[in-house]
Amino acid sequence: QTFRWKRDGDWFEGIVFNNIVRIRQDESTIEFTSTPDDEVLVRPLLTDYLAIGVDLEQIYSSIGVDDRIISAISRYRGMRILRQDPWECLVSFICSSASNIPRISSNVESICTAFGQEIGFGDSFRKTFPTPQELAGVDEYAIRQCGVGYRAPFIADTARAVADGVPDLMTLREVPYEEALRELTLLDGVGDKVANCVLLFSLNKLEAFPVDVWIDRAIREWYLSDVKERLTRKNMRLWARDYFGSYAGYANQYLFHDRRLLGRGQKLT
DNA sequence: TTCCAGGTCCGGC
DNA sequence: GCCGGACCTGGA
Repeated sequence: QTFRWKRDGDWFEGIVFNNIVRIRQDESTIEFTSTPDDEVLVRPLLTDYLAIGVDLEQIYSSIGVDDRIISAISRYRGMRILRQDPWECLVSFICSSASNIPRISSNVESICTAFGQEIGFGDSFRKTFPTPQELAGVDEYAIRQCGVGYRAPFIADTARAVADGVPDLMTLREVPYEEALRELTLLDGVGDKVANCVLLFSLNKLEAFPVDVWIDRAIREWYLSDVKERLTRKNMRLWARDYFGSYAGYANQYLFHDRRLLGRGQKLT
C-alpha cells in the first residue's frame, strides 16, 4: 500500500527516511543496502517501517473469527502493514480518489520529480517526497501539472495546513483513533476512506478499516449477503471494527488482497 | 468515442 | 442523514 517501490529482479528499491533502500528476502532473512546513510543507521528505521516488531500470530488469532478470514490468512501469511511516512501517505491517498494504481504511482513520482530533493548519485538517483513546507510553497497549477487533476487544490490546501502544523501528523500517532480520524477528515479531499488509509498505513492505528470498492464488495458478498438494506461505507466500517476487533485493519488488508486477486467466487480452502 | 477507475464535495430531498 | 452528479486524466 505504497507507491514508490520498484522491482528489480529479487530486489526492491524504495525511498525510506530520505535513503534509497534496496531490499530482498529469502526464507528467513532480510537483506538491504542504503544510500546515502550507513546501513547501521538505517537499520532501526527500516525495521520500524516494515513493522517487523508486530506479532502477526497474535493478530491472526485475534482476527481469525471465521473460515473466510482464516482462509485469507493462510494464503498471505506473513503479509505486514507498513508504517509509512504519514505525510507522503496522506498525499498519496488524496491522489487515489476515483483513480487507479498506475496513475497514482505516476502522480506521486511526478510530485517527487518536480518538487523533491535529489538523493543518490550515478546510475541510481531518486528524489525525496517533498516536505509539507516544500509543497506548501508551490502553486496549485504547478501541482496540477503532475497529472493529479481536480485533486490539485486538495493537495495544495492540505500542504499549507500541515506546514502550519494543523494537524501535526506525528502527534496523531499518539492520539486515539477517533480523534485522529476527526482531525484528518477536516482536511480538504480527505474523507472517511482516505483518512482510514492514512491511519492504518502510517499512523499505527490497526483498528482503522478503509472501505473502498473492493472491501465493499468483499464484505457485502462474503459477510452480508443476506442483508438487503443498503449499508453506508461508514456503517460498514463500524460493523467491521465490531466484528473483527482491534486489529480490524489487518483483516481488511487480507480480505482486500483476497477479493482483488481471487475474485468473488473462490472457495474456502 | 465512450466509459470507468482504490472518493470527496456539494446541493437537493 | 441519504442520494445523485460533477470532477481531472489516461488507458481500455
